[in-house]
Amino acid sequence: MGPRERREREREEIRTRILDAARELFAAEGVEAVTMRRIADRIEYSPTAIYFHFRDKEALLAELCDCDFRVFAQQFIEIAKIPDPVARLKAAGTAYVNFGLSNPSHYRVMFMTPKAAESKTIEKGNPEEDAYAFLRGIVTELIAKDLVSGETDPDLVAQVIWSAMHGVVSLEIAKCNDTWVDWRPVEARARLVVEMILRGLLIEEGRGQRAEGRGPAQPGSAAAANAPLGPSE
Amino acid sequence: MGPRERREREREEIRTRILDAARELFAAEGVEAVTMRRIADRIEYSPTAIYFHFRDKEALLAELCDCDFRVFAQQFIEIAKIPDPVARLKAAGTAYVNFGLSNPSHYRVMFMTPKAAESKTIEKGNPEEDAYAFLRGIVTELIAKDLVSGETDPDLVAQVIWSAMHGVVSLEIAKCNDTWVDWRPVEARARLVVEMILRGLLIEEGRGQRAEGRGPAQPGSAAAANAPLGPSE
DNA sequence: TACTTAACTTAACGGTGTTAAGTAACGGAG
DNA sequence: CTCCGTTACTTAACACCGTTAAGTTAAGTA
Repeated sequence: MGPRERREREREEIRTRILDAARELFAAEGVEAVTMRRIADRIEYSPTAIYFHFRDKEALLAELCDCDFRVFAQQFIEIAKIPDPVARLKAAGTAYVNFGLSNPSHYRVMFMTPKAAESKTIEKGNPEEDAYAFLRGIVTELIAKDLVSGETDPDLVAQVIWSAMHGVVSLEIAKCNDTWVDWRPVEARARLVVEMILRGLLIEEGRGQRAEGRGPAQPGSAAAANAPLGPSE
Repeated sequence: MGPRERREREREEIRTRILDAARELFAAEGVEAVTMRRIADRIEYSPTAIYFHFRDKEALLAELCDCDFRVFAQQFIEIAKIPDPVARLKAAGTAYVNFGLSNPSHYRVMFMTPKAAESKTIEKGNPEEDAYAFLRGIVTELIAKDLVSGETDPDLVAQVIWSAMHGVVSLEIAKCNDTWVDWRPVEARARLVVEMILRGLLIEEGRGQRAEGRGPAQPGSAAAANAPLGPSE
């Protein structure tokens, strides 16, 4: 390896140093605290140096979010092993909500603000990186196994499920300090939204005993699926 | 009436001129286009003049949103007349979604960004102004009439319903220009989310014929409730 | 007529993202 | 080794932002 590779490696190194600095500000003080100048301060560079490594601020933030969402999406590899698609869906939903609540800044720029340039680094359609593709896959399986009542369009169903989960997460992020509403714990809201959507979605069988997903897990439902909220281990 | 009232009236007049200018920019070019300087340009004042009428930019936007949300909430007076609580819930949901989609800028600052100072001009708890109170009222009635399966906490249920609707609206606002996902029409998503949530929420009766709310209105269900999307007349 | 005050304007401050121009160090070619 | 171009930066500046301080003008009051 000549100095050619070394340069490239150093370049990559400073790139991640910038991303790390941005992430710290991101996590500690929110998106609005992330300014080019403050990032530069942290790595002891001049603000303009960043532009040599990133086209502009938006690209920087997008890459940061992409990168972190990617490591989140690796959970899907484990979740994909859950045999029962319903349990798998619940696990994926729980993981998604957890990501949003533990990374509100990422979530805000990714899903709560317009623009959001198309990601280049995430492989679209690959269920191990593309969360939507993963969800859509589960829904497709549910439909194929005739578990879904009525709807046959996997995209429509996936988008509806996503919307519901997104509603819980984004409302929590935007309104967690709001005192207008007497908020119930976000875990309870998340749980009930999943429960309602699934009851509305799935073919009813063994209905009558309500509140499925609250008692002990039924056969065919992996334990992880009902975990209240927390890394799906 | 002496010049005392005239001054006050003139003051109110310029206040609404400012709000109108802000609203135009808001609607035409989005929140980020609304700057104090551009508002000032429109009304041919200096930027600092605005500060004589509004504490700061945030207060100005908050008042604008409050004001417009209030006129939206007047629809509740009509909707409240729908006797069947389920139909009333659907009508309220439709109206809410319509508001968000036709006023994305308002919606963004009200429900998609943190901070959002507590509103002073909307009477909290008054169902004719406070949309959450209106929703909560419907849910309370549903629970009282034993139409809800399982849950007994009106706040929790109201928040879950709100979350689901909010998810559809906010995802549409944030991602309407996204090409990653093969989006289904927002009307379809909104309709299905309502359908699923209600099926999950309500005591099942006459289940089996699925896709309730798609066919002609059942008895007890006001026509407005199933209107696809559009002013609930 | 003199004074007060409301309603503005101009100028400026400190901040932002971003660009232009300059500089120092390094790697390869003659 | 020298020359040269590219790479990786820095400093200075631009255009914008929200906001404040200070000055100006007109109207109302005593």
